[in-house]
Amino acid sequence: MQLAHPTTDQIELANVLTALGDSTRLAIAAELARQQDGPVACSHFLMFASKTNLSYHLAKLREAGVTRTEVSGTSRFTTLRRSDLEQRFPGLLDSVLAAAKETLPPQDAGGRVETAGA
Amino acid sequence: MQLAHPTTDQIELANVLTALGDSTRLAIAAELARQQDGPVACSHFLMFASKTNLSYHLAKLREAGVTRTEVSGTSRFTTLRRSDLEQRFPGLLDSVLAAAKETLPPQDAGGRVETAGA
DNA sequence: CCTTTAGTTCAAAATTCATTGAACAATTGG
DNA sequence: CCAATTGTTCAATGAATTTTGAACTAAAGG
Repeated sequence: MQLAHPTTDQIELANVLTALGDSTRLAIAAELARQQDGPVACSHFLMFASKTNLSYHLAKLREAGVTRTEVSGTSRFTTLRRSDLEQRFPGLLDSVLAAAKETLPPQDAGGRVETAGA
Repeated sequence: MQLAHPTTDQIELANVLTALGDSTRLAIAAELARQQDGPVACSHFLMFASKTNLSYHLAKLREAGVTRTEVSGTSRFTTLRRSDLEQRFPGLLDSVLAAAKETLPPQDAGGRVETAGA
């Protein structure tokens, strides 16, 4: 059972800007970029919000067309829709992510999430 | 008596995105671009909202650092802070305005607000 | 001074958004 | 089957945001 996503031409500028205009969602997008655009499971973002709240924010990003979320077993993997956005609004996502990288402080999240080891 | 504006380095990404993520304010920004970035008096935007509401939206844009508003006599002239934004967030405003140009239809304003008569 | 012009401020109402806890669904593993 | 894992939905709540009308300020002109 797949989730609903807007097609590339259904993506609206104001929705994308509103989606990225929230600090939690901007952090999620920046983190996705840091992870080579995904795929990343929802639980990876628990450093930014509670599980319930994350569900809400990830839905906002998906409905705005910023991310794509695929169901796989009991997990959901989210990716940045970078090429779709580039096609629809050239340069927009790149400049936002570049700005976010400079703007957001390291955001160490206290708890380290990746197990660097292995 | 001048109005308060954030300095270039005080401009925050999330604020800019939130400011431009509203359709009325996006239309104002696009209209400013269409007018070679201004200066444009508030009354010029009456096609997008009521006088009172415009006061609110123009303040939002100004406080976010997207526009600069200068008082002159009984009028206030607004300009896009294009170079400041370019310096702070390279490419961002350009891509938003380019996207807005494609997204927003001519927006003839259909209903004129002022009673042209009198 | 009086009026017009241009736009603001205030308080209230209407909307929308973000956050939470409790309960729920679906997949996986023992 | 039972339990754990992953994440969702629902309803409620608190908080911002948007919108409006009425009253107001400040500059300009007659």
